[in-house]
Formats: sequence, structure tokens, C-alpha cells
Amino acid sequence: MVVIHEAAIRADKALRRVDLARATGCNLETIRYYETAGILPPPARTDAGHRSYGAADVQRLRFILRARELGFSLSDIRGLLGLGDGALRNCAEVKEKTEAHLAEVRAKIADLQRIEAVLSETASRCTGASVPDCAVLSSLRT
Amino acid sequence: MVVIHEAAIRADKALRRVDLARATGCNLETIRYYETAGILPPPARTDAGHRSYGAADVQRLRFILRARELGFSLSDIRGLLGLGDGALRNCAEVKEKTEAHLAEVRAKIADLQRIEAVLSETASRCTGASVPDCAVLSSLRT
DNA sequence: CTACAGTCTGTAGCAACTACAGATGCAAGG
DNA sequence: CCTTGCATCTGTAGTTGCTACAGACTGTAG
Repeated sequence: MVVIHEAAIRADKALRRVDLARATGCNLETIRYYETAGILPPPARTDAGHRSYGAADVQRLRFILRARELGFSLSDIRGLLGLGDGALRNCAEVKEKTEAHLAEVRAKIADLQRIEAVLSETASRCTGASVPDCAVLSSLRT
Repeated sequence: MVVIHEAAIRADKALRRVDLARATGCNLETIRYYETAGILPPPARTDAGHRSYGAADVQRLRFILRARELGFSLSDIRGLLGLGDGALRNCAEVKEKTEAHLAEVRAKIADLQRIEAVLSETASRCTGASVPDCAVLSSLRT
């Protein structure tokens, strides 16, 4: 008897964990991690206890991954998704979070640019000479 | 009578852990961590087993902290300090490490600038309107 | 029937710290 | 001499955001 996977017949076909991973480019284990981290909801289970995802989960995970790419922390994302106790009321909260994050990103860029200046100046002074005269080391020794 | 700590009388006065921390601005526990991480050498001990540091340790820790500020990893720093098995032979190794690190820093700046562009564009489009129309959320929703 | 791919749970590891618990030590003031 | 108040010691657990096992099980194709 050829039993086609029951879930595959439905319109909103159920996805296995590996399918969700492939659909989003997410690491397999990360999906489980996001569940325990409370950022992906616990999905339905098959009789054997296997996780079963739907289209909504794909959307949600894509959202999460995109926000991670932009450097939002998981707890930021929890906020953006309106999880937790206080549900998201209006866009103002989101805007606030975004702008705070933007400020952090800009600060980090400024930091890295300072670092870049020091490193490139130092590297260019480096002659390949012996250690006692090394430009890199002496600039660190300050 | 004001009794000055015996150690403080010596020319190469011994420093307690807290003194080293204060002299360098390093967190107290981080000093111990750097020791277990093999980046600070195990110091001399008093009879009671307390760690006793000298001026050389201050120099070394300053070096480490400065390199950390510049974003070098502890394992990079181990290399810069010439610890481990193969001692540092010449400046070329240091230059190589520095330039590799510089390339990483530049890549990170470029990443963050892309992120900055997306975030600032998104935040500026945000009207404070209700969630369904939120610019931030819809740009995450791709 | 047998492979092979996939799933499950729990746990440990990574970097680079930070912080606590519980037991001593040590110098100064009274 | 005793108390007070730091400071120290060790070991271990927590942090963030994953990633990767181990060992047992399931589900499907040939």
C-alpha cells in the first residue's frame, strides 16, 4: 500500500524541519534553538512527535533571519514580533527600537573606522624588520 | 603609625590583583580569566596563595587590552605576544596578522554600512502609523 | 528487507567574558 | 585582642547566538 504522506496532500502542506531549513536557508539546529528561545512558536507534531510546520512559519522565520542580518538581537526581534506579555501596540515602539539600533550601528561603524585608521597606518609603517623595531608591536605597547 | 603594605616599599612593588585591575582598567575577574586562557602568565604567589604581580604584568596587560580594543582575538594576541610553541621570529608574521585583521575590519565596516543604509531608509519612512502599515515591519517582511 | 535520510531529546562546545558562592586572609581602628 | 571591611582564593554557572554531537527512533524508496 502506497501511503502518501498525509500532510503532503493538504493545501497548506506540512513541512518537516529540514524543509523549513531549506526554504529559509536557516541551519537545521537553529530552528530548534529559536523554538526554545521562544522566537518560533512550538509547532504541531505528527503522531511520532515530529515537528510539522506551515507557510506561516516560513514567513516568520524569514522575518527573523532578515532582522538578524540587520543586527537585531533575538530580544529585539521578540519585541518586533510582538511576543511576550505586552503585545505590540503601535508602530512607535518599532520605530523607537529601529532608531536605537541604528544609533548602535552608527557607533559601531565609527569605532571600526577608528580601528581601521590605526591598523592601516600601523601596517603601512611595518617594514618587515626584526621584532624590536616592529611598528605594530610598538604601537600596541603605547 | 601608618604601616605601608610591605610589598609597596620594594622597588618593584608587588601588586595585588585589584591593583593590577585598577592600573589597567581591566575587570578583576578578567585577569584571572586571561591567566587560565594562557595569555597572562601565572604570577608569583604570596605565602597565603595570593597572586602577586609586577610592572611587567601591567605592561603586558595594557598591551592585551589595547589589542582587544583593536578587535584582535585572544588567539591573535597569543600570536602577537609570541606565546605558545613557535616563538615569534620576525615582524613579517605580525604584519600578516595585522593585515588580515585589517581586511576583516574593512569587511565589517562595509557590512554595517549596508545595514545602516537599510535601517535609516526604513526608519525615515516610518510614519508612526498603525502596525499593518509599519514601514519597518514591512521591510523586514520582504 | 535493507539502506538511508530524517527526526527526537539532551547535552556540550565556541568566544570572551562576568558574576556568584563559600571559605579564608589581612590590615586598621577601637 | 577583636571586630570590621575589604580583598583574596577556587570552582562553577550564566551570558548570546548559535552549532554539533550522541544514541535512539521513524519513515520511505528501491
